[in-house]
Amino acid sequence: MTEQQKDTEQQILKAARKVFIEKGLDGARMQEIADEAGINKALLHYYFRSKYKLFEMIFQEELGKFFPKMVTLMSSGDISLEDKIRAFVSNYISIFISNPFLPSFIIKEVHRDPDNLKSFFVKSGLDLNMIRLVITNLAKQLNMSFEETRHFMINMISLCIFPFAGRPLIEKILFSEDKSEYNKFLEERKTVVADYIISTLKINSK
Amino acid sequence: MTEQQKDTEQQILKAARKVFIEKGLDGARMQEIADEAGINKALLHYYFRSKYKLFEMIFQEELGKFFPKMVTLMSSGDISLEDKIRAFVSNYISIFISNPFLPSFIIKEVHRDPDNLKSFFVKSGLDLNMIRLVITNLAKQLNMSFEETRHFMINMISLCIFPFAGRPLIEKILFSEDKSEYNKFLEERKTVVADYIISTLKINSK
DNA sequence: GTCTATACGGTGATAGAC
DNA sequence: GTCTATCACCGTATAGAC
Repeated sequence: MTEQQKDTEQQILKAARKVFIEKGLDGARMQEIADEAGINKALLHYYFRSKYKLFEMIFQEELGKFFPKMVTLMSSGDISLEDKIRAFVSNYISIFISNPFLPSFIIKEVHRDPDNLKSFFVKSGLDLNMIRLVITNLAKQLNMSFEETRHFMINMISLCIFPFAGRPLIEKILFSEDKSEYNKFLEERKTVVADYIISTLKINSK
Repeated sequence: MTEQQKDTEQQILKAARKVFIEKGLDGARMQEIADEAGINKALLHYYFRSKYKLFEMIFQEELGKFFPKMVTLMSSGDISLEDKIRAFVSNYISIFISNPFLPSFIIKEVHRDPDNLKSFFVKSGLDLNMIRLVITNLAKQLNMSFEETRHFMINMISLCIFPFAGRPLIEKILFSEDKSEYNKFLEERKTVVADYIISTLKINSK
């Protein structure tokens, strides 16, 4: 592959990423992606046979970013549970601060075609058995049932993701016009959410 | 308006609701709505001039369902805060159990066109000043700042909504194939989330 | 009010020149 | 590898008969 090929391909992927994430599969237009990449529509089809094939690339990529690295984070044994939670929440929120539209994009596309999901999991390197093992181990550590621990994990993830997924609503209802106020709020949540989660554990352990 | 007119109009709205909520504005097809309503495309335009006008009706309606009735719930003074929280969470989750795709629909459409949101708020009867007043009052009661109370409210809402918005993902990763398992999980959350929220308050009040 | 037929623009995809 | 031109189709919207 020549330098130029690689360049154009990357240029297309970058443009497609931007447009697909903002508009979704249904709302995106090949023309807009071409414009964004500074090329013409025909070239898109030359590199990626179809709109859907191009979309698949992007979706696969973004799904990989979306999955929390909980397996690595929650299973390393040399730090305290409290520190694990703080690290998890902080890192996860950081990913969304860098990719603000990732949550809404994933939610949108996952609802558009729920049946095809599992094939994407495999390619994303998501190991379902490993995840369940992590939860089982966490359950022992917390002296909770598997089901309770599952609620616990989903609570933590909900608190990280929803402020991004629902941003347009929340921001217009509860914040001022100044965008930086919401960004500050999101930054705060790295500690707020962790504190929140940890406080519920302290209650339970009493 | 005759009985028949009313009937057809309602039939169209019902069909449009189903299709738009599932597919979104971009993914929905007028033909599919017509089929669902048992009529033809032309009649859709006879009743509602355009696809977008029909969509607006549905979006407006659904946005109204989506807004938590927190103003009424959180401001009535004759029950304890703990009971208010339990009632809020339980009612809010019940709405989503009855309308499982409401969260993903709202998130999708709100990201598609964030700028137009405020005009919909007014028509939904959403009173921004009243909401802020409720939070201010709650802040006093909890001995917290406005900003902390805002986090608190958003936490509570996140925990209610995300399991619906992210259902296809969560279900495939952490649950069995049996759909009823997830429904049971959602039902459980009426108490789990309330307990969770209330437990953090007890910590803070010590 | 409801239908069939059709206009009209847009969109993904391809052919073919360079 | 990249472009222009064009195709074939689909989707919204309208015209006109009943």
